[in-house]
Amino acid sequence: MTASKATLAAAESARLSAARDEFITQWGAMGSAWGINRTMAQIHALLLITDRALSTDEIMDDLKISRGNANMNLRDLVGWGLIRSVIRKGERKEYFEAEKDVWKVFCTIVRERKRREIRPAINVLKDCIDRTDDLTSPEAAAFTRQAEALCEFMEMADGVLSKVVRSQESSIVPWALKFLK
Amino acid sequence: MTASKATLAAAESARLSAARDEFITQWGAMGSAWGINRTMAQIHALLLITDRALSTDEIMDDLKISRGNANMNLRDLVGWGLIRSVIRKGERKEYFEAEKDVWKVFCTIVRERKRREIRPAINVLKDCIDRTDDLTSPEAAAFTRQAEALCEFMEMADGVLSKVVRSQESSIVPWALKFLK
DNA sequence: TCGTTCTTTCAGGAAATAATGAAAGAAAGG
DNA sequence: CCTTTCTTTCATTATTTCCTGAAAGAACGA
Repeated sequence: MTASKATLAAAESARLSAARDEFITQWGAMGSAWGINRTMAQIHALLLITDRALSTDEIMDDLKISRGNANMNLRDLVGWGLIRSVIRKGERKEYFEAEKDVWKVFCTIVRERKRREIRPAINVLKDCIDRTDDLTSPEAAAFTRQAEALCEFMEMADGVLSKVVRSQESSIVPWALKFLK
Repeated sequence: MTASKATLAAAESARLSAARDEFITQWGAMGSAWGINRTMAQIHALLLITDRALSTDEIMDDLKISRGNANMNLRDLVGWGLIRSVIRKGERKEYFEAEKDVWKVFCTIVRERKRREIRPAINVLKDCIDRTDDLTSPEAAAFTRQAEALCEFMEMADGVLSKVVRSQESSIVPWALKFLK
């Protein structure tokens, strides 16, 4: 029954590929919805579900993308801290593997988005407030009040996220989560 | 000193405009970073910092955008529940005003993104898991394990966010926040 | 019913964003 | 050094996304 065994294995492998492709495609789409470029999200997805490090060429093959595209997005992912490069001794090629721990992945993304987007936004708000808080017209007052409310909210959110992200060390977050989940 | 009073008022008004423009521009940029189209974010910003309802034409003028663009994004914002239309009696024109309470705005955005993006993503993950959890190869196992971890995490996050968003009624969230902020 | 005012739609065009591939650049071994 | 192998860059091209403006559609009052 070697033949039927092989057939079975092929069918299983096809099902796995299909599910992996689905996952990668959808993860890419989700990336776009959150302002992350599709390819970067797809590479991340691929590495997330592969239990070994992959070379640039393997990634290019799998996702059918060009070398330049692969290289650029791999660099970005390394910059985000979501993947790391692995050098195997005796080989010149660079391999990449993703952090697999979902909680760590989450914390990394939060930390980066805080740094890249939330902090700068808070600074813009503060700047706007500085430039208008001595104005006396009602419209100016309305503007300043709203900017202050937003600013306070974002600082609060930033603080909460900092705590969450630092929670490996503390035990507060898991504990607070018990009441929230 | 009427002239210098007028000059002063003009200068103040210019400063206000500049700050408002800065705010709108940056809010738009921030929108893009989070996968929301720039114009939609800008209209939202404009309505957030204006303490009266604006007509489509006023918005077009202020942001220098076309009628079609304004109309489409206003509809989307209404769909998100971030703004509402106001009909003044005796007038045929439609006016729009934004929800100003920052916490409510946050809850609305969270609720919508949960519904539009998080829930569907969870469903995709479940589907992938269903399609592979009987496969026996090591790669299949690795895939399924990782998908399950992601799925569990997202369900947890979804649950936490639901609690947070429903917190107007409960007092758990403000209380939990005390420990997180 | 008609004219007016306002809203919606959508095909086509414009702008922004991302991808390609070829060439240049490193790194390492011989 | 020189060759080979791999990586990076970047001008060009492609794709996606967004916007415009004109035309069609409603709503309403007269």
